[in-house]
Amino acid sequence: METSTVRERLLEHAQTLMQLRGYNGFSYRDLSTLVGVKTSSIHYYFPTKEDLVLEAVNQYSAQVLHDINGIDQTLPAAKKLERYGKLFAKVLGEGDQICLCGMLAADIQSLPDAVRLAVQSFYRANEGWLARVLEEGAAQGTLLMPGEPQMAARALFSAYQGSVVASRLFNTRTRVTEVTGWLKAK
Amino acid sequence: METSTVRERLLEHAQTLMQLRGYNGFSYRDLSTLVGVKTSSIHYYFPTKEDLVLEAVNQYSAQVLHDINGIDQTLPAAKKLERYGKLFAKVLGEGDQICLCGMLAADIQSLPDAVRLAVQSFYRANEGWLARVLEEGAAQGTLLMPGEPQMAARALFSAYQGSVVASRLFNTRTRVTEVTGWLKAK
DNA sequence: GTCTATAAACGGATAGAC
DNA sequence: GTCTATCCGTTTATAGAC
Repeated sequence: METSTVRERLLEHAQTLMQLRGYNGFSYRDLSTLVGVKTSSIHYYFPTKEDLVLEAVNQYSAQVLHDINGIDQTLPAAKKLERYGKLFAKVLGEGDQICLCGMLAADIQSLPDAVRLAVQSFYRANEGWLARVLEEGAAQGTLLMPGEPQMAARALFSAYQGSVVASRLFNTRTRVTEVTGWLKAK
Repeated sequence: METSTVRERLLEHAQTLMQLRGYNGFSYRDLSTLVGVKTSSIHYYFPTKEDLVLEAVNQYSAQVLHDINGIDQTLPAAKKLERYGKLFAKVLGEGDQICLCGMLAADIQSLPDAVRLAVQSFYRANEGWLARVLEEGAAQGTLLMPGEPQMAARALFSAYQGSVVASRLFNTRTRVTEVTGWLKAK
């Protein structure tokens, strides 16, 4: 049963293509083949490629942040971090995708400022969430958190982003979950 | 005084272009303009773009690993890690470049297997070096190292790679050095 | 909304003169 | 070694029919 609109499928496949190959690594033709409409029809919905990437990143960001905020707030901090790590591992898909915002951050010099702002916003939201969990975990004595929470959260988020890239590079799924394990206080 | 050969300048600029925009984000034409030779001359040295990226990554890897192995072995572990962090921060250049191997890891789905192997080799060398330093630092009580040294080293290297991407995204240089500070035992 | 047709620039790559 | 000239497919994008 195919209920989604052409517009929705375009956004979905554009997102996946960028997670696989980056902004400069896919074309309207690729998208055209996947969705089954001509490239001129894509321009009807998204006049330029920059329009397309901007909508894709905003939708992706909203979805992921919704999932993160869906993590049960009453859980102990270590458990919350575990759930977060599992969400992060899920972006790998069949093992060949990385986080869209991590990819666009790598491609940032090819992208308009509106995309930079959207990606920055995604980074800050994740770092803020992680900072609160780390602080809680430090208070509970279950998570290591040397230094300020915000600083540790930035380093930790960088580690998660780097770990999905490395996981794909080595064809393994373990590197993401290793990051979570790393923080558990001994 | 211009002593370097055309071949050397091609490799140098190709490296920088990829650190800025990635494998799919630059062309022989860009390189042609920068070096001042026609694109057909580039093909004389590097028949295909894949030949070019492979030589560039091998040269980059050798240079960086040489710098890392140049860190004084008699230094205390915490000091070694500090030096390593400074080397990593240097790849930012004018603030707009990331590690070539981090970029190619993001672009890995567009690249031939020989490049994947070269990038994997770079990752393993860095992780091995970091593992030894972390183990030494844990023994000296100056560095935090929960879990196995190799696991912690993989997570740490991911954090460094992610931190240069984030540093460029936010137009700051601090995020790389924060990673080093994070590990210092309190 | 989706198509055909086409534009105009760019992509990597090659042949052959000098 | 470097150039001119060129091939040919690709890329983003537009005009206009249906």
